[in-house]
Amino acid sequence: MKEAYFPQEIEKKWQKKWEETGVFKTPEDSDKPKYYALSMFPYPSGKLHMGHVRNYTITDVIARFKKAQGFNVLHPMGWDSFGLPAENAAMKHGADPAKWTDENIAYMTKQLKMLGLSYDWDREVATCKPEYYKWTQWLFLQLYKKGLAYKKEAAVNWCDKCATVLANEQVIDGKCWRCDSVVEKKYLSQWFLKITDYADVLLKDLDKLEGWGDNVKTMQANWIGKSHGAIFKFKVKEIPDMEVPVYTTRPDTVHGITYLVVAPEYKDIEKLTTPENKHSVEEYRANARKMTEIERLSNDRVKTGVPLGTHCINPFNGEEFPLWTADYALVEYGTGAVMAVPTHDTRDFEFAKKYNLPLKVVISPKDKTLDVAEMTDAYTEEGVLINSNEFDGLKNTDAKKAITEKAVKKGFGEFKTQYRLRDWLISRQRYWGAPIPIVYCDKCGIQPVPEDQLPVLLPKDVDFSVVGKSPITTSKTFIETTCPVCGSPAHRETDTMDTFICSSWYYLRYADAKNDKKPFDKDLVNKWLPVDQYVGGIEHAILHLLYSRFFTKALRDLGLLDFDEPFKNLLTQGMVLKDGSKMSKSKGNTVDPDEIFENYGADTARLFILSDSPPARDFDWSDAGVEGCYKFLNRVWRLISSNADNISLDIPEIKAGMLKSKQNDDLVRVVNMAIKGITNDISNDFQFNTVISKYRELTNAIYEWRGAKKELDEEDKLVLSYAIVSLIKLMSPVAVHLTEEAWHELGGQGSIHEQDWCKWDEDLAKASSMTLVVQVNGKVKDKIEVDEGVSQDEMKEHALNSEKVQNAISGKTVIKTIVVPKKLVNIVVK
RNA sequence: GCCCUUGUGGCGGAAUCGGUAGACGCGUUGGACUUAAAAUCCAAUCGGGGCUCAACCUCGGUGCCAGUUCAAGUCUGGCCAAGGGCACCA
Repeated sequence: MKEAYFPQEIEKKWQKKWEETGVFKTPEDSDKPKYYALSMFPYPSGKLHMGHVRNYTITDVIARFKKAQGFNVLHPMGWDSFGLPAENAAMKHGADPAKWTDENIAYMTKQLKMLGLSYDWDREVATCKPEYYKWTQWLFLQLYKKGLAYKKEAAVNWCDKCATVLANEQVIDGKCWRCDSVVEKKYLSQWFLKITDYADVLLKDLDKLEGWGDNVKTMQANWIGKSHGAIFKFKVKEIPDMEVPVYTTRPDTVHGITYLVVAPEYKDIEKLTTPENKHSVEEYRANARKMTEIERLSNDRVKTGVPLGTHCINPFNGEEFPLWTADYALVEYGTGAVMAVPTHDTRDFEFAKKYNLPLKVVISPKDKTLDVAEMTDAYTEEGVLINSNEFDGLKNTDAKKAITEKAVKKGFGEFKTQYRLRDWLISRQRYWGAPIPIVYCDKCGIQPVPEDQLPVLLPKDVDFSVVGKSPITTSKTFIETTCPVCGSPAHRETDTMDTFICSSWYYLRYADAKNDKKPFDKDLVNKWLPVDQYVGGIEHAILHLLYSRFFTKALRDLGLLDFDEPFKNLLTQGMVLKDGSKMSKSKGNTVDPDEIFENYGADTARLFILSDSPPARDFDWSDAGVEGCYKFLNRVWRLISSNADNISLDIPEIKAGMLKSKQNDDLVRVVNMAIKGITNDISNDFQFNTVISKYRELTNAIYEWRGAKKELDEEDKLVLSYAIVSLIKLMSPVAVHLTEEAWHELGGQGSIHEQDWCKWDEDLAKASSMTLVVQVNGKVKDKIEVDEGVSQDEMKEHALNSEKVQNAISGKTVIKTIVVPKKLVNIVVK
């Protein structure tokens, strides 16, 4: 074995060898239990960044650990390869997005292989390939046939820079998630998926996801935004037969309504406006239209509105109140109209104060009476109803139900559960995506492309230089087609699908990646799924993870699979930082993985990225830290190479009491404790940082042991072999190349990555002596080495015999003595 | 405003059940080896106080304030701060 550690040399050698021997392929005919480890697949942007390195290393170590523990592990990789950057590159350089994408995939594949990741490359998928998107289109058609995909005209989010619409989930603070430009509202006819049909079950099933963090689950719950309330219908005084329904979560305050607000885009607003108010209402609406979402939603904006001139009648008490329009009412939520109770709602209060609308108290707090003239804020807490006729005296929490029941009985209201979640807008006016397989015929209307005509291929005769519209619309060969029903000339849908559709089912395809008859075989998917461990960034907490859950449930309802949640356990890894802030090109604080591979090797990169922080926390990259890990691997290497002559892989079982030397006994104990600790640390929440500190402790212990020995006898050699081989095996999921090289240099057969995980023996991990901690009044006074098996009485005796303890308790009365077996004695004195 | 997460040395972070706070590493300081450097190895490293120095002794210390307990980083209540999510959602 060479004296010096040359990572670049051994890493290349083993990567080649592993590819040749196919160690990381996942057999289908195994009788071992299955384990599916998955990283969120990357967008092929060009090069790996450190976030990728962290993500894939974490999953890789998990996969290797599970494999060593006897699982048949599925650990695949693929490419989320549709999307705008490829198209933008195409526009800029006049290149084909497919070519740009393929080149990036090739480069990044090379990098992934350099990292030594244990993927089964036979199962690789790329969402932009026809053999994949054929099935994306097929799945769309199944959803369409089930009524879960539909087209409608709606106010949608439009990003002018990307020249396409966006889903609600892709608008962050009123800006485009990709390019950060301000999003506008446009009225367009677009394709949607009916995710709202699943709102309730998506919320409810979050409870089943015990292996998900609370942060992600609450983010999803908030996004779905379920609320309970009532719909009340109000007759319009000036217009017979006309009603304005409102949704409220506070039916208990219904007797306190003093006005009603409809959104500027409310469908019946023109009818509800009197001729005298027409002008001001029109002006207000025009203004609202011009405003961007950001301006409109801004928090510190003063509320504005104008009266419509008409009035509604409160069916509970006959009171009349005016109708207004104000942009704090949202057309897309509830009914688009709000009953306003200024005394008990902060927004209504602010608005009423500004426009001098009346206030009426209907909920009274327990300890005081509210005086309208003195109120500076709405009272939104609990209380007892007043000014509410027969409901006076009821607790407001009880009144919600009672009042709604009255409305139901009298026919002017109903109970209502409302969700914040909107349907998923999936059309994109872009080229580089899966074409929506729909044809428009003048005679037959909207027609799905027959399944045997899939895939609808992306055209090649496309002009990427067009501005303001999708490049795909420049292809005549694509647009012009015939109607699948009547055969007359027709045109194709030019919108492509949101790339999040493609990524909503890729994890299913890995189970049966090469199937050309269907998206996947039901039995294979049922066998491998759900994913046992999913690892990825927190930025997908809502988007990808919610969509995938929806897809899984919808596909189950279509009978394509038998489970209802795709990801059993979810690990959201923290960001990789440099100097305390996120790595970014604009800040110039990026670290190129290629440079790290070249200077230190992949094993150092893998070790370091796992070493300093637990996976879920942010990780601060430091050059000194990399250096430290590289030094450690060198230290491990020297330990092995300098002792190679004395190490044999033929290690007889070591049993408690078998060894003559106490030093050897101690080292064996350290090894067993390391095996136990490392195994537990990986099993509990993948605490790789403490795993690595235990590698170091074990290495230090072996060095220390070796330093104390001059000549090695047979027993010493056995113990040394046991310690070093255990270290190599324990380190094999992380330092994948170094340990493989060492394994072979020591005469090992096959691959270290096919060896069973180390087992520990409780008897060997047990120390013959223990440190007895003695406290007086809870403060540590002494530590005494005692035999491991001492009785509680003996512990007490040892404690009282201590000189330090005697000093501390002299002149005082012992009240009681607490003995914690195998740990400590606490003497309480006064 | 509501919700989630996190607060421990100079830094990253350890500490199954409440039971030795600061494992392991980074950094720093000192030393060994060397003509020298690199590499490597050894030692020290929470703060205050006592002792001529050291060994040692002693007090305080896990965001803050209370509480429960023989014993609290860990449990309970109330605050504070940072990060993230949602947000005129009626």
